[in-house]
Formats: sequence, C-alpha cells, structure tokens
Amino acid sequence: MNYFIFTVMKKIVLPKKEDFIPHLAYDAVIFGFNGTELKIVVLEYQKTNHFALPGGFVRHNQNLDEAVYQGVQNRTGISDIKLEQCHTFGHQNRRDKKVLKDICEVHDHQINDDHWLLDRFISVCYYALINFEDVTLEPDELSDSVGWYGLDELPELMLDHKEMVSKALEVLQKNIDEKLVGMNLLPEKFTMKDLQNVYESILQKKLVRTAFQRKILAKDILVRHEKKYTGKAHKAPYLYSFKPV
Amino acid sequence: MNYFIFTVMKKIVLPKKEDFIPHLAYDAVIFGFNGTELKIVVLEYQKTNHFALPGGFVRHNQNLDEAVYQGVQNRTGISDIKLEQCHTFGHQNRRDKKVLKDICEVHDHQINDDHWLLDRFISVCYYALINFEDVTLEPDELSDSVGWYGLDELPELMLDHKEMVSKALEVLQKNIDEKLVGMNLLPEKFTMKDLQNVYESILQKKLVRTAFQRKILAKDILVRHEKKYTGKAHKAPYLYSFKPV
DNA sequence: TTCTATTGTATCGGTTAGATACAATAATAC
DNA sequence: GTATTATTGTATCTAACCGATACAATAGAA
Repeated sequence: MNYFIFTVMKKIVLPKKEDFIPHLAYDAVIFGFNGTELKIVVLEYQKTNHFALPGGFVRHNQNLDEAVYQGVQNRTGISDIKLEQCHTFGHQNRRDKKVLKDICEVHDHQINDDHWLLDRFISVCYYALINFEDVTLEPDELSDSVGWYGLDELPELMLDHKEMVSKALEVLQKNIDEKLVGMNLLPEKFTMKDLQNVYESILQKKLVRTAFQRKILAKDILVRHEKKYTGKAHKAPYLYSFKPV
Repeated sequence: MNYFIFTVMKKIVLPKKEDFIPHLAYDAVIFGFNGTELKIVVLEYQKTNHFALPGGFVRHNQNLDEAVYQGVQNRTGISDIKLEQCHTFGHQNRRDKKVLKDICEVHDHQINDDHWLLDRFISVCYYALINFEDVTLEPDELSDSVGWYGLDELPELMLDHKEMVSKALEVLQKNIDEKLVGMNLLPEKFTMKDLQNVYESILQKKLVRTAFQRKILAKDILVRHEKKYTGKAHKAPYLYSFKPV
C-alpha cells in the first residue's frame, strides 16, 4: 500500500481520514518487460528500508477501478495502462503498526496507535503488464524512491505484498494465450526470438522454438518485414510487426 | 448483501456499526445442482419484494474468508462448503437507499439517511458449488425466505447482484476442468449421463456424448460398478463412483 | 421374435504440440 | 574462394485429443 498523498510542498500531508473509505486499500503489481527480463515496480520508503507495491486508498467519491487507475498513473506517470483485478486480500493480520509509524516518523508525523492508517486494511490487488521503455519512473523525492526489480531480486516487501506478486503472476500466466501478450511490450518491429523471450519471461520456462514459431504464425497476427542483420555469423531473422486491426 | 444479523427474538437487531468494517460487504453465489438443473440461492426480503444474494459484513476481528464462510454457513445451514473468491465490485453507485429503508421499515426500524447501512459498499463476491440435496434451506421466518432459482428464472436482484451471478458462472465454467466438478454433486453411484448432465448444466451447452465419455474415462478417476436397470427398453448404463484418493 | 432407444466402444479425419531433421543463410576463419 | 559455425525457417513424424460416424450390445416393449 502507498500510504501517502503528496503535495508539491516539502511537508507531506497525511491523507485525511474523512476523504477515504476506511480499512480499504488497493495495491498494484505492475509487470514491466525490458526485452529480456520481467520486472515489477517496487516503492522504497526512504530511510526506513521498507519496500512495498504501489498502492493507495479509495476516495468516497471514486469507483474502485478508477482509484486504482488514477493512483497507479500518479505513481508511474503512465497513462493508458490496463489494470486487471486479481484477488482481494482480507486477512485480519494485514497490518503492521511499526512499519507505518516508521514511515510517518521519517516525515515528521507522530501518529497515535489508534490512527486510522494503522488500522487493519483489506486490499484489492490489481496487475498490469507494460513496456519497460515507455516509462520514466519518477522517484518521488519527497518520500520514496521507485524502481524496477526482477522477480528473483525482490527486496523484502511489506505485509503480504510478496503473496500478491505470486498471485498476480499466476493470473498473468493463466491468461497469456487469451490476452495476446507482447502488443505493447516490444518495439514496432521485432524478431520471433524477441517475442519468444516475452512468453518465456512471463511463463518462467523455456519453450520449444519450432513449436512456438509455428503456433504464433498460425494465429495470423504478424506481418513479416525485411531481415535483421545483426552482424552475427548466422542466418538473419525476419522482423515482424503485429497486424493492424 | 444480507443486511441483517438475526437473534432468536422476534425483534430484529440491526448489525451494530462498531462491530463491522464499514463500506465493506461480501456476497455469495451458491450454485446448487439437482440432477438436471443448475440453480442458485436467492434471499427474498419479505413484504418488500426485494431479492438478493446471501451476503453480509465482515467483523473487525474476522478474516474476510472466514466472514464469508461463516456467513454463508449461517444462512444455508451447510458446513464444509468450499467458497472461492471471484471478483470485487467497487462502483460508487453500488447503493440503493430506498431498498434498504424498505427492508428496515418492514421490521420496525426507522433509519436516517446517514445510517451506515445506507452507505456505499464495496462487495467481495464469492461462489460455491454444492449438492442440491445436502441442503435444507431454512427460510428465516423472521425476515426473509430463501430459495433455489434456476438461472433463467431469477427474479430481479438488488444492486449489481445479477452481474455477480454472471461473473461467478464465468469463473466456474473457466475452472471446470481443473476442479473436478461433480464430486459432491452426485450420489455415491451415478451413470455417465448423470455426470454429463452436471457438465452440461454448468457449461450451459450440449456436449458430444462419445467424446465426453472418452475424456472422462481417460482421466482414470472413476470406478465402474454394476449396471443400473431403469426399466426402460434399452441397454442399461453402468454405475460409476469417484475413485477414492 | 422383432423392434426401439440407449449405451459402450472403435475408427476416421482434422488439429495441435513435442521431437527431429534439414536446408538456407550471414559472417568468420582459413 | 571455401570451409566453418550458429541460427533461422520449415517440413515431417508421432502422439494426444476432439468431433463425427458407425456399430455392436443390450433391456424391455410390442
């Protein structure tokens, strides 16, 4: 969860209790692809050594979907991101008063034990898959840094955020054949190997080259272009692009 | 949502605001199978003509999963029901003050416009699939009746409950091959046609008899028993039971 | 004994996937 | 130039699976 709303001022303003639905949060697992590796966006609350998924709260006058969409957009600077719901986490021990207090104290806010930010929260988890290169992650200097982390190099995350990552990946993998992955993850033109890398990164396993190529071509969704000469001592692969709809 | 907690007294006690997480509800789509038809449990709030899925609220000291499990158990009298989460509904117009007021007034409770029960609620939707015959639905005479309704004979439901039913059915259909459906829906011994009826009811379409039989037998999950003589003028089908684990 | 509806199973054709083979390169080494 | 090497594109073989079809084996009625 992202527990703060920021102003342009140096002093952080804590979110006002009356603006938000209490006990309800959202978190987002944003997968990004850089051509080789699958990474996710993780926030670091500076000076506290606490890491978390981007998240936040839902305003009384906001739809849940909108709150997540806007919250994530504010965080990452990306528009046109398609978020899908994956699971709602509602265990009553989803709270960690110490972590929250730590974070608040770093920013000169002393909060009481009964402050609403320290309450138990139910969190609705969303996920998205975007192009690594389209994003300039703006580390919010007032409070936290933002970074891409490989799935096998994740820092220790707050609360059950690690579980959220697992769940999101599971859902992403399950839907890979329906969702036509790769659309926004690759450059305009790409090789078959590039596309296979996307699939392998998401599925976390090697695929059979010939079968993959045959399956993708059979879908009839690619246009073949000129060859790509890399300077390597072997046959040059064709470049492809996605067929326009 | 099921907006009431009942005592053994004649007078209904409204749920106390301080016991529950505000703005948060759950609802359950309980599918039941009677050998032929797929039905779902719908509550009727008497004298108001309002119909709804069984649902309720989450106590501060309850896990979300537990709240749903216990809530549904109280409603239907069934223990050992396996509920799965399917989606969280969070549109801000998920509210209908008139309906809630109607229901409260029938039970001699005048509530103000700012009563917490009239607030906007985010609802986490769960679903389950049970044996029609194992359940004796106890119509709660103090307030509402409970009944099984075929999917094509559903009454008008409160709020977005109809949408919840659609979503739950969609998820159920998507998982049918993984979940080994039928386990608790059929009697100890059953024919291949019985099993096919289960699948056809859930998938809402006819299946090819020979292909279905071949597929199920190939799974190697059934034990074949004696034949079942129905008195009809044709070959008697074998009875099967699920292989013990 | 014949007839009819249903069940269990085998078979054919089409589709898909893994495994394997192989020709066609693009650059390098000689 | 020629051989070498790694990679790519494609074809083929086999196995699995599904719809369609065929057909034998009933159980009871006519």
